[in-house]
Amino acid sequence: MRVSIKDIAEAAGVSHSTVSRALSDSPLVKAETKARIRRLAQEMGYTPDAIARSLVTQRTQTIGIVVTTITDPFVAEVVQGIEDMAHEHGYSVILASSAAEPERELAAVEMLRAKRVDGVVVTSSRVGALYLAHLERIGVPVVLVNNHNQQSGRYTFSVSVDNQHGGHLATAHLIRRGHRRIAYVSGPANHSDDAGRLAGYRRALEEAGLPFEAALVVPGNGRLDGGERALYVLKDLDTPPTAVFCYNDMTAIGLLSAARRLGIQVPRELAVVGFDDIPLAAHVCPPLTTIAQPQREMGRLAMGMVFDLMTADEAGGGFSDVTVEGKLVVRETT
Amino acid sequence: MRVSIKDIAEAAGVSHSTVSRALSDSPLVKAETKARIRRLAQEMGYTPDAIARSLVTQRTQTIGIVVTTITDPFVAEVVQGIEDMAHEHGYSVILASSAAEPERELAAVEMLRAKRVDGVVVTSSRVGALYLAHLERIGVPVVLVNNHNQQSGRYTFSVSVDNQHGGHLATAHLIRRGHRRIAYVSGPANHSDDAGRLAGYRRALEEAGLPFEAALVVPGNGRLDGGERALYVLKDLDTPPTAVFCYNDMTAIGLLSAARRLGIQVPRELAVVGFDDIPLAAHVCPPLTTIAQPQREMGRLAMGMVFDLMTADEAGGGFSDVTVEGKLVVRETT
DNA sequence: CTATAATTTGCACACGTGTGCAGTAAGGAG
DNA sequence: CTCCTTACTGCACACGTGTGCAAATTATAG
Repeated sequence: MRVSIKDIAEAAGVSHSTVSRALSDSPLVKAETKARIRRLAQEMGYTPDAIARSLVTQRTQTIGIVVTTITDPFVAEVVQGIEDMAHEHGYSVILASSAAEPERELAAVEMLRAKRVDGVVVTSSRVGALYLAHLERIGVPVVLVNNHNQQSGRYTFSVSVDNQHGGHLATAHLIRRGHRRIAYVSGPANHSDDAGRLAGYRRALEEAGLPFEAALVVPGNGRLDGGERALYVLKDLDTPPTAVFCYNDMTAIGLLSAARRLGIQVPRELAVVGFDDIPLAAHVCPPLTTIAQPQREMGRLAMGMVFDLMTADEAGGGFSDVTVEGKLVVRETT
Repeated sequence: MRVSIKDIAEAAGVSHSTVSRALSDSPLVKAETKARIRRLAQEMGYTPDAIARSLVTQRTQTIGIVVTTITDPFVAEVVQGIEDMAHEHGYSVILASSAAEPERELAAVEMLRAKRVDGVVVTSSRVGALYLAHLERIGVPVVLVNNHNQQSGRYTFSVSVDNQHGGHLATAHLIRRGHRRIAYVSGPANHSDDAGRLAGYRRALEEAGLPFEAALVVPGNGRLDGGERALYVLKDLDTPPTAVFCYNDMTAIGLLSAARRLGIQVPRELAVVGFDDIPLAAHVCPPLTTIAQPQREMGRLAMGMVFDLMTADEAGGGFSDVTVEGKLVVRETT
């Protein structure tokens, strides 16, 4: 059976409040009494009850993270960054997958509210977009990662890559490589990142005096299969593109597989650029040119922002969304 | 400010115990009183306080998961399986990364104990091996995934792939393909999976009358860089192998990259087999032949076992470790 | 030795929810 | 109408920890 402060109090012949103070090193307790209680606690195998403590202190030392799925390599890197910094601050993390399903999305947010988490990080764009009001009802700092922050709340901010700049970098690189028919394979529907990347792609075309063709923008879903299907659409165009910029690395990797299956040589017949720079991007064939996001760092930035918001005063001043820039990493698909 | 049962009691003109009973649909409360209280709770935006409830019920509806790192694609799939089933049962999950560092390993286990989780799943082999006594002190069901279960506790079981069988499958496949000099690139030091896979590799060699050569067993670390380095060692042997079985897919993918860099043609000059069948295994170049583990299913099996153990009676009888078999998935690296 | 000040410890309450048991109210039978 | 039984609601306690304030103890000064 679990040992509680009461048990130690009985063994030590003092009150539970003296034990509580002794264990938290309060100056109100005599040093020798403290030492005696500490030794007893150790001998008796006492572990503080975080649940009871949370009820008293109104703090859970817990961060809630909402992801669409942890199996997305980009998300896993961001979550590892969050968890690393949470651990450094003595916090634990609750992971909730929203699976892009309304029932689970709402359940995830409501669960974090019920569990009284002290802060929330959201990497799921759907949750960031559709449940912002629910998130804010939790009443704790919320930081969105790669979500468009509608900024309706006092404690809601975001850490995002500059999607437009990244989209522009990717497309400009392809243009510099001599490409004139450049496709874009998009991400999940209504994904705020996607709109930015598309905008950057279009701006680079405009700047180069190249026409924007709607037929060259093909829907994907951010996953391997979406990239594969996109290539089948692109290759059947009257004038297929000679280059393609993909919404993310998973899309690009799926497209590379389809290219290999179709006997399309990359980059000679089709140049490919991804976005993210997940660890495997360097290990696909050919190694993928991509716009690298600092994934771990974005996780840490988001977690750091939550901690800063927790300790900020009532006014909550001095905070704003953080944008990080992607970097072009040229490998062998271009 | 958060609405509590007290607030609803005041608004409804009843005691807090009546509100508590009404919200939990107790038959002790008159139907019309229940309806009135329910409506008020809805209007007032009440969310039950899971912390207070846990203190009373001595249940947290929370599962703790200990992983080495969530960025391992295999682990991410298993965790997604766990979280999917946890959600189906109304449970949340706390994710703790042990990062193969003693300080974090102990901190992870102690944190789960303090948070009073109702069950624990461990995918980190080091934690399963080195901290089993600590895990059992939490006093809740513990299920190890791909850990050797020393079976010292009443509520500690495991869900594992049959490593020996898988190692045997992989090596036998290479032998059937005509290979006679087959290398093995191992996993992280003292990893229980590794020993099984090596044993299976050796048994297949013996059955084929092939000698075991220690020089053909090269240390890896389960990561991309370990696979890359391993190939540099293997290629410099007096008689390099014509095939290699890798501890896991990440090792194999790293090795494939090094092969490409060295101009070694796969599978013509070197056949490669991995283990796991992570989603990207089909998308590397060439697509990887591997021993597939049912990752999501293993996560669900582990989570299901925790729930079964929670509801089992005192005797805890009728449980045993679960072993699943890997399946050979032949792609283009062999 | 006594009085006052400082130090140490304990009492009681609280956090929010759940529940055993007692008390009150309502309904039914004689 | 009265008495007994059933239904409904509330009181008090509890879960484990933290803390304000009061009480007890110890130390110091005159």
